[in-house]
Amino acid sequence: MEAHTYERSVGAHTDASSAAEPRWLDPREREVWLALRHLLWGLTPAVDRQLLRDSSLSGPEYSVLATLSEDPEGVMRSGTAARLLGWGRSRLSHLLRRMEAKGLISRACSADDGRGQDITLTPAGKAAIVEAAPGHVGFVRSIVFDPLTEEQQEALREACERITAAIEAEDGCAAAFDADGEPCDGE
Amino acid sequence: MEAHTYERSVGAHTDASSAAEPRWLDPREREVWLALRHLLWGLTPAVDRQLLRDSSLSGPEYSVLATLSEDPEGVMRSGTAARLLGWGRSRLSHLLRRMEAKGLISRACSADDGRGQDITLTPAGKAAIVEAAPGHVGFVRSIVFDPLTEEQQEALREACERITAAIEAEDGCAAAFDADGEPCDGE
DNA sequence: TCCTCCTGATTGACACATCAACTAAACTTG
DNA sequence: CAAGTTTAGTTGATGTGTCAATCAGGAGGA
Repeated sequence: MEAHTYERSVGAHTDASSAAEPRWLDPREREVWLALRHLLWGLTPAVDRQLLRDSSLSGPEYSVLATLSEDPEGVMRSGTAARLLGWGRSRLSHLLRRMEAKGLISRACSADDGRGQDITLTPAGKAAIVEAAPGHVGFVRSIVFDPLTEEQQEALREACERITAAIEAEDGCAAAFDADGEPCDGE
Repeated sequence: MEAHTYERSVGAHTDASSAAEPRWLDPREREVWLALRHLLWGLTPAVDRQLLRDSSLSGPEYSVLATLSEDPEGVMRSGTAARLLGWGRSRLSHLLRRMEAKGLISRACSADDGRGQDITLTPAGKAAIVEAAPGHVGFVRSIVFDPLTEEQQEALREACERITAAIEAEDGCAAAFDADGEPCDGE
């Protein structure tokens, strides 16, 4: 799908248009990109659906509870959780408000730093994740690990790490150039 | 992160709890899962950000325009586009309404089937994607293809296809069992 | 024809993420 | 200590996705 827009130029920008003409994707590369995009669009929703179906816990909620349950006491600073999850503070704040309303977590001002919020796993929150975890892990195993050999799993990990590193490099670079035009590395 | 919830049981459900105890993830598997999740959470937003920054076109909008531009006339039935994209009708409908308001596409009742909608790429829509495509493809190349050898790309494709197939199998199976309890294959 | 069923698409309520302000506490520096 | 800066976190507006309900056109059967 989307042959023109990845393999060939669309319409009439063959020479005159904006940025320097990039190397379009050849058919093999296009297959790789489509397979990856299919995964990107399919996996997270599938995991979220399983959680919601079997435990009435949303994907993001599960992630928060799982992160929180890493602490032996089930207590964590909001910012720490945000960093562990790799999320923005705002996103977490909105979600925590809803979760507090549902009784899954509670919030209290931190004693040592007046700005901070201590997030605490409530008994209900603990019960929810204890109930959800087996089904979730089983699902992840059946979707991600059972279909792949150990070598394929390692190859996948390697590819993910390289791509993630490239994203972070690009992000840092974009931040450095701020609102400039061209990308920073050589194409 | 989230050690307990993937590696070991959380709290006290070591024997008595709900479903049959699954095989928890060992440390190596956990690394794979974290790397994959990092990619899932990072790649799509990165692509969307690049598009929005360089072309004032959102990721979903780009996908719709790209799909539409596959047709030589730039005309397509709404349902066909939904199927090609792998999206639900509802999602596409909401997005098309916004895109029509922006003048990127236009909608008209299909002649041969009164229920159908023919989506048409407007000149503005065509111009938008022609302008956005080079930057988008260049970004995808720098993020996904440049950091990987050809062998790694193929390994990634293979893994994506297997996982995607497993998701579809699981989905079909869940639909067959409808609102029943246990998953269908072993484990 | 009328009734039912199926399908294509839309709608509204809600969950969620992002962005840009904004508040308040804590550091820094004179 | 006072003024400016940084950091933690919240809030509101907005865009977007999901689900369930709905509407409307087409297809099949009595």
